[in-house]
Amino acid sequence: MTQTLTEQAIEPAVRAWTRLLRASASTTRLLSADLQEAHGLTINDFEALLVLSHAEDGRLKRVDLARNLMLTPSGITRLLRGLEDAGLVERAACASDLRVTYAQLTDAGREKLEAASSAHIASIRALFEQHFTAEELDTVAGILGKLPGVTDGDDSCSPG
Amino acid sequence: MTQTLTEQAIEPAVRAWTRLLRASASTTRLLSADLQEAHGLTINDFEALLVLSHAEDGRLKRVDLARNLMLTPSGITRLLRGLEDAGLVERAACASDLRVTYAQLTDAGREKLEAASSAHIASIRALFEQHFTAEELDTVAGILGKLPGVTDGDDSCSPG
DNA sequence: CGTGTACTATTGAGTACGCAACCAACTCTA
DNA sequence: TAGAGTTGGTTGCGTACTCAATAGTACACG
Repeated sequence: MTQTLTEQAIEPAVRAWTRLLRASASTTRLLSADLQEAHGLTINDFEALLVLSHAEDGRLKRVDLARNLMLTPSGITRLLRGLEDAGLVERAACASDLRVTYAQLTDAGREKLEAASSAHIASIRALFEQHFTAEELDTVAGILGKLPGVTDGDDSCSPG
Repeated sequence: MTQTLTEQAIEPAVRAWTRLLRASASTTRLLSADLQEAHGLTINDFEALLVLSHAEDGRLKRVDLARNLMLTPSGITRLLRGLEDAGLVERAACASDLRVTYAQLTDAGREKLEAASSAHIASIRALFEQHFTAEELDTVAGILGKLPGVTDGDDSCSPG
């Protein structure tokens, strides 16, 4: 007589999925306003600068940056246009393959990242460490890292 | 001489945050295409129907639905417009407060949800159970649930 | 060499969202 | 009962993204 859906217990996988969605939306909202206001950067602007700063010579093929940030190539073109206009990233050609263009972090970009980092990372820590223990942070990072593509560009900087 | 940022170890909180972002983007991308193609629903369309189906009498104040889905009121207006046009949700007035409008799941909406659920939930399970153990699912759901707003509408269906 | 296939990057069109501004209705105070 | 403040909901506008189509380049293989 009852609808199966409304009465049945929630699948663990579905619960995890909806919480992942909500958690991402919630934290993104909380963190983006400050970053935007203080430095005029979106979350993805910052992430792009951060990824580039970790890459060798501060540059990456646009297609690799796309995979890293989970954006499509067209999204990257438009994201980088803003950063290029702001002088934070510049284009660099690839001698061995004329198709590829590198996204190259400029000195200004590195400075911008340094400037924005301290406050932004402090916000991230404040939010996450307020709700999670250090162990929980590692646990959730470890688990989520198993998802396809999530650890793509983890040049993990961990000491030997 | 080196930039602190590029050389320092990654903060656990930052790592967890970026992985949360990537995980959300990755899974959303993987799950949305099928749902869109098979039933013409976006992820949030589906989530809205699902949340309403769990609510008492299949209806919720729009503002509560907004909080539940982590959308702003304006986002809800537009999301529901599509569902109303499709006949899956209808408006219902509130006798005791003329400001509020309920979002009321229709029979068609319930049927649509039933129809879309089996395939969509199977996709979710396939994706998550392929990468995670049951314990990991519970762990990650439990941890993420501590974030503000994430468990808002968990009418958790658990037997007493 | 020329031709077909795959890949990089950009563009045009469309979509989903947030923010700010707004109106209407409720509540509280007096 | 009037006025002030709060809450629910919608709209205009801007933005960040996706998808589909396109052009240029690379690299087979005949």
